[in-house]
Amino acid sequence: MSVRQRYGGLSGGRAGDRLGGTGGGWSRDWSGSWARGWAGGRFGRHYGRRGRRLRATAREAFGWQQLRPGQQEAMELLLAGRDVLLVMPTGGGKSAVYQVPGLLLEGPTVIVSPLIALQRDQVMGLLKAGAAGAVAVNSAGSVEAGLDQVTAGDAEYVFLSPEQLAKPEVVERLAQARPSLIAVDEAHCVSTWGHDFRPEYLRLGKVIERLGHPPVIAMTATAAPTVREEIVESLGLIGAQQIVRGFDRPNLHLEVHRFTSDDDKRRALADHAAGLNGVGLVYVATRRQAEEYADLLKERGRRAEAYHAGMKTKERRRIHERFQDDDLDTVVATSAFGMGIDKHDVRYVLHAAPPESLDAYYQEIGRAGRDGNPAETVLFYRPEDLGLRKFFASGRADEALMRRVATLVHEHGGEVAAADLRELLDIGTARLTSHVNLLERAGAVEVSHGGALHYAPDGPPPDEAAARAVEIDDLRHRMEDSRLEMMRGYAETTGCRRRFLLEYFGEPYERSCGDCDTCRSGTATPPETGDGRFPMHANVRHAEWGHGIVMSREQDRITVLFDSVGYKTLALGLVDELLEVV
DNA sequence: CGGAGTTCTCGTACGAGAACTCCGGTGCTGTACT
Repeated sequence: MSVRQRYGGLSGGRAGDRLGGTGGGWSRDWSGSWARGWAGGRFGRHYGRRGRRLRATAREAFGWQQLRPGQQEAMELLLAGRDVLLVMPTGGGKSAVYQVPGLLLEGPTVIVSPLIALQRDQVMGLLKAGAAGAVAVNSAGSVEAGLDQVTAGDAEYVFLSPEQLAKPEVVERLAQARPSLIAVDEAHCVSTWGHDFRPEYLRLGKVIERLGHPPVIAMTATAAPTVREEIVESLGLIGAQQIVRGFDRPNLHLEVHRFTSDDDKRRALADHAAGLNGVGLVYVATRRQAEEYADLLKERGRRAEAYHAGMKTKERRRIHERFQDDDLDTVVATSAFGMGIDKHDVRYVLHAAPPESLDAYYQEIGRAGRDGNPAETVLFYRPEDLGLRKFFASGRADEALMRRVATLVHEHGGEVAAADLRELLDIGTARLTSHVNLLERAGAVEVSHGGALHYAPDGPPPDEAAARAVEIDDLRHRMEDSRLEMMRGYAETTGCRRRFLLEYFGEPYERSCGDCDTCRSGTATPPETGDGRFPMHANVRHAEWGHGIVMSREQDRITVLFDSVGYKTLALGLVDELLEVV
């Protein structure tokens, strides 16, 4: 008996129609409505039936006695053929949301995962649960053998990196297996890595299209509204329902200590960490700092180790394990330590320097207190430390290179292999891909399913295309700069920090928490009640910056997220002539 | 962007300060070599 027979197979709206599935009349009801968005009452009619089947499968296949509200909602949407963006804290059961519908939908589930270590953990977990076959297709094993398992129907779940999915032959093989569901794990990587570090992330939209666009779920623990929008757009999600759960973590105590001298900051952090009980993390900005702070903590008698990407894989794994097993008090790490940590009793997360955005900060402090017990987060802050982040974010697209790529493809007239271009220009894959991504967005270059490039029939001339591409890149940098400014805003606010954070993530929080350092010290001013001219989330228009949305309000200022320049904090009284509600 | 380390400059014999240079995060993959 097949897995699907055991659990009573269903077909989702889209996949079912396309593959001629036998999901029943109700799935067909959806076929015409998914693209137009939410279809109201129809869903309610079938809610109970899908819900029961999902709960039964969760119980029988995985042993989960209950589904949480966000989980079940997302699963039902997927079964109904809808795309979903799920924002849910780590440990909230995001994996279950694709695993259960994956069993019920005819055809394999493709999971895009950024790290081989994560893929390995997930596969092991699934095999242990014994619900269905699972395989990771990556350079750690035989790609061929992995794909064979999928086409033979032996693997319901197949895990791949965006880099594997950038290979046309891999995508072709997957397409033959007719996947019924695609899950993009750690979907914020689309935004944080896609533009330069791992540009294959920006090509996933095309991959999804090539795989027939079955229902797609993009999952992440933390994403501000701009990031969510970017994920939806970049992946090409259609009429996506966003399910956003639980940004507020009341058990996390929020605190910032400000310094002028680096030495003072170091000492203060080391003293502070030495006096804490339980297991915790210290985040630093550089590998060298990781080593230095780890030494400082060792001198103070802590069982501390550094962790960064410059260390050997084996050593990194060992530290990860010792941390999980309570054999260490503190891991001092760069941003390399994070994804895949599944420890519930982390009691503190300290930062020796701010990360590049509040998204990253919240993701990192969110690793504390998953057990619900009180946990402490302290940012040891010097404004100068933002400089390094600015440097990391400063890598711009090269306009001269952009022009050369555009011109070469244009002059060639036909299809150009990416490999030929790389050789001709003497640049690496990542650099070429990131520039091609921009030229594609500028409407100049198109990429075929086979991976070759050709000039868009109605594309602008190469010079104009390059200029347009650079402008797109500049806009993104303006947005990134403004997000860094929001990080500064959090560190320097005299208002309630929890309120600042939650409003950044688009959650109205019309009070002060009473628990963060500013609330306790009394500097947190009571929430603005104001004259109501610029209500929360109101659409506004600025004389120079154009359209924006009100993201937060304090007594004498508001923060607006502008389409053209990102976040700007404006002093009330000074903006009256420039800003109007639209 | 800012910190750390090195070299240069001034103006007077060693030392202070200016000027210059370099460095800094995240992971996949495929290939060469042990």
